[in-house]
Amino acid sequence: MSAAPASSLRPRGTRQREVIGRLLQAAEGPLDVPELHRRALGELPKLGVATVYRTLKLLQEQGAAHMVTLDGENLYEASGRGHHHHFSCRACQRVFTLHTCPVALPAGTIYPGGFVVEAHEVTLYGVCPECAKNSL
Amino acid sequence: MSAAPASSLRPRGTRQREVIGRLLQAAEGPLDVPELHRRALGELPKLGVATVYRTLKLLQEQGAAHMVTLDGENLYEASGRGHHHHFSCRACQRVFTLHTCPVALPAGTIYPGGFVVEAHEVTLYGVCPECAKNSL
DNA sequence: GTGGGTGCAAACAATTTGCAACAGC
DNA sequence: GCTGTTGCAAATTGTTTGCACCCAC
Repeated sequence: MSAAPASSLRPRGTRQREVIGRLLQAAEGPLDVPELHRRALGELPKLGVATVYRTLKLLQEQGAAHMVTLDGENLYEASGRGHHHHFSCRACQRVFTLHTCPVALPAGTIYPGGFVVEAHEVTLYGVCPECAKNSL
Repeated sequence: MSAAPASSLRPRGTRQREVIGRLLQAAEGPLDVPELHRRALGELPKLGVATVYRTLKLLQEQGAAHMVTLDGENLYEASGRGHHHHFSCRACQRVFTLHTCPVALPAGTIYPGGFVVEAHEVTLYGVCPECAKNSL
C-alpha cells in the first residue's frame, strides 16, 4: 500500500484531486470510472486511472463521494446534495437523479419484523421522458 | 462464444442446471457465486465456477433468476417468489428478504418529471432484529 | 527538504471464453 | 449420432498495488 494517508495526516491539495472532485460535483448524475477519467483527461492529459480510483477512495473516506451500483456497474457521485434516488432508463441506458422520494422511512424507523432502518436506497427502472417521447 | 443457445433451441436439462436452480430456490436469501458454487460442490464435486456463471446467465435470460448488488457485491436469487426487497445488516453483514414494500409504485406509474416507472428496487440498511437485541 | 501523491506497469480478482471431451434427447 | 454442455485453462475486464520520480507544504 502506498497511498492511504493515516487519519492524522491531512491529504494534500493537488490539481488532480481538485479536478476529479469538481467534475464529480458538476456531473448530471453518477459517473462510472472510465467516463470520469475521460472527462478529467481534458484538463490533465497525463492522468492515470489509478489516480482516479485512489482519489475516489479518498473522497469516499472523507464522505465527500459514494458509490452506487446499477445493473452491476459501479458509479460514483458527490455526496451532500441531499436525499435523492436514481432512475435507470432501459432505452438510453442513462441514469438520472430523482429529487422526490417515494418512501417514508426516516432513520430510526422500525420495519415490520424488528429491522432498525438507518438508511434506504431506491432505484426506479423504466423509460425516461425523452425516450418515452421518441417511442410514441 | 460457445454456450448461449439461440432462442429457438431449448436448453437441455442437465444435472448441474437442476442442482444450481434448486439451490437457488432453496436459499434463505440471495447468494454470491462462491457460496453457490460451494454448496453445489456437495452434490457435484467436479462442478466448475464457469458453469455456475453460465447457468446463472441462462437462468437470468429465462427470467428464472436475477442479480442484486449489495455493497458492491453481486448476489443472485431465484425469481418468482413475489415482490420483495432487501435489508442489509451493517452489524452481521447478512442480507434479509423483506416481504413488505414501502413504496406504492405500480408498473406504469408516471413519476414526477415524466419518468415511466416499470419496476423499482428498494434496499434498506440498518441493524437486523437479532443484532439490535445483542447490542442493547 | 521531506513525505505524501502521481504515472506507469505489474499484480489481482471477478467473470468470460476457447476447446476437446462428454452427455442429453 | 448430432448438438448443446461441461471442465479446465487461458483470456478479459475492472480495480489495486509497487516503485521511482515529482510536487505541495
